[in-house]
Amino acid sequence: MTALQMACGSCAMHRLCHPLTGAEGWLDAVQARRRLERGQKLFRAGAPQAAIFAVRAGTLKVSAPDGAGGHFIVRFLLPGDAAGLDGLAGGVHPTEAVALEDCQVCEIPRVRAEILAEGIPTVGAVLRSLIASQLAGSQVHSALLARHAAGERVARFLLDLSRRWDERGYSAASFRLPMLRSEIGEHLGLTMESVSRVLSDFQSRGWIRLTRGAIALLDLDQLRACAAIPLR
Amino acid sequence: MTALQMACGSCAMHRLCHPLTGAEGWLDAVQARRRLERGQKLFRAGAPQAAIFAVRAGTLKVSAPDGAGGHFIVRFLLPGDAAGLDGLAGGVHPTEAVALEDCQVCEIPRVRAEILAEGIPTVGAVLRSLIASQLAGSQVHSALLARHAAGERVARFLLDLSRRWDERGYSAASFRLPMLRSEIGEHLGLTMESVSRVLSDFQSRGWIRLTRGAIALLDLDQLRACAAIPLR
DNA sequence: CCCGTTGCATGATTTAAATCAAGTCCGCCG
DNA sequence: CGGCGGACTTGATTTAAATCATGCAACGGG
Repeated sequence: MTALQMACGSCAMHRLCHPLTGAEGWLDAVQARRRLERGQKLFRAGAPQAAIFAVRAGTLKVSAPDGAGGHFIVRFLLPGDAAGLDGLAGGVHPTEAVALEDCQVCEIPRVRAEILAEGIPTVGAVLRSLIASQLAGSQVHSALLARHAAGERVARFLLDLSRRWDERGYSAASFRLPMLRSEIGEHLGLTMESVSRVLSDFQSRGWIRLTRGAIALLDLDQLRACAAIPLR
Repeated sequence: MTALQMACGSCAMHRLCHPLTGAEGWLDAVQARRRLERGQKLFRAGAPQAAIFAVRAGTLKVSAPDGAGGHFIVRFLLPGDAAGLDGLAGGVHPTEAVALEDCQVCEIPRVRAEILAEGIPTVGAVLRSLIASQLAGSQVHSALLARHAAGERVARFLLDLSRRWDERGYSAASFRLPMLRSEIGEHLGLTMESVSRVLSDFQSRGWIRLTRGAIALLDLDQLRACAAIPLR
């Protein structure tokens, strides 16, 4: 396991796995810790939803197939992120999750989560909060796709990653980009070429520095200014 | 009240208001039925989330302000739809809801919903399911915005409304369009002009018939074919 | 170590939709 | 009834991003 590992304390599901402070009996909410190799699927679109997941180490992409071989990438997962919650409506995963690198993932069977939610009110509240949080995030992303230019989309994407790494205690200014340019494009509604052009432009302005598989944000203020300016 | 009214039986929140079949005691989950005039706000973006809502009659738009006077319209609400769930993460509404016409809306205070969820397991499950359903829907909408052309967006929008009216027992082929062209555009990431051109084009092909404030879908198959074809 | 593949960058051209600009239709109110 | 304003349509032009095309650089397997 070379990927950064997340402490349970800063995991999105922490209050779900450990609902009763100090009570060790609930640690077994997590039935298994799965290891995934790069490219392996954590769950498949259309498959019955057997569990919800928390990323312990590594990064993944969550994507929705468009029925014609293409994929829209709904979000990227960092350590501590929850996954598979969008299947809680119909019992079937509408999306799939694929490891961008070697990963370690905690798995809470759906049934176990439901039993916990019935027994412990805070668990139900945490679950609702997690799903609602992803809903709010998805709505913001829709707004980004509907109304904002390429430069702004890329700037917000970088700042979003920066903030999330920061929240996890890692550098907000310098992090790996484990996804391909084409995958950034599939997330932002742009082509690979457009993503590449915008990144090159940012670099030529001195706002970022690109190295293989990683990025340094050199001027957060300029990026924020770029990201904040609406189209009209 | 001129707008069509929804029977509680086909409301998204039915199993939340009436969790125990035959037990009348839970009917008071709904604390109030509010009336809204066209243009009135049901809740405001940034306001503390005091309640969740179910539309009983009329239609509304749910929109996210973009910080520069513009709005992205997240979804339109029909009778029986739930609203305000995206505030369950942070306790603050990230979006606002505005009546497109005179409306009647059921209101369940947040605290009451939480008490019910604690007391009755199915209520918690219904709540999770409602939020997860909106999450899945929002993700699909993101994919639409990211990857699909104007004609396809409009076709899907019309078919989505058609399906939803159908589910409610009304005509799938003919319904009112209470929102402005510009509002359809704000929902689909298009300008008013583009929406108008696409609708005119559909009409000239004989796929739809537009009348003031309403639409008839004349060729669902052609619309479906248009909506299903991905960009690549 | 070389070569083929894969990911990325960048230039030229095309295109879909935005923008700019009239003009029409209708409901409303004086 | 008649003029006004808001909603919508339609046309001309511009523009941002897609598409098409090419080249480069790093990596990995033989």
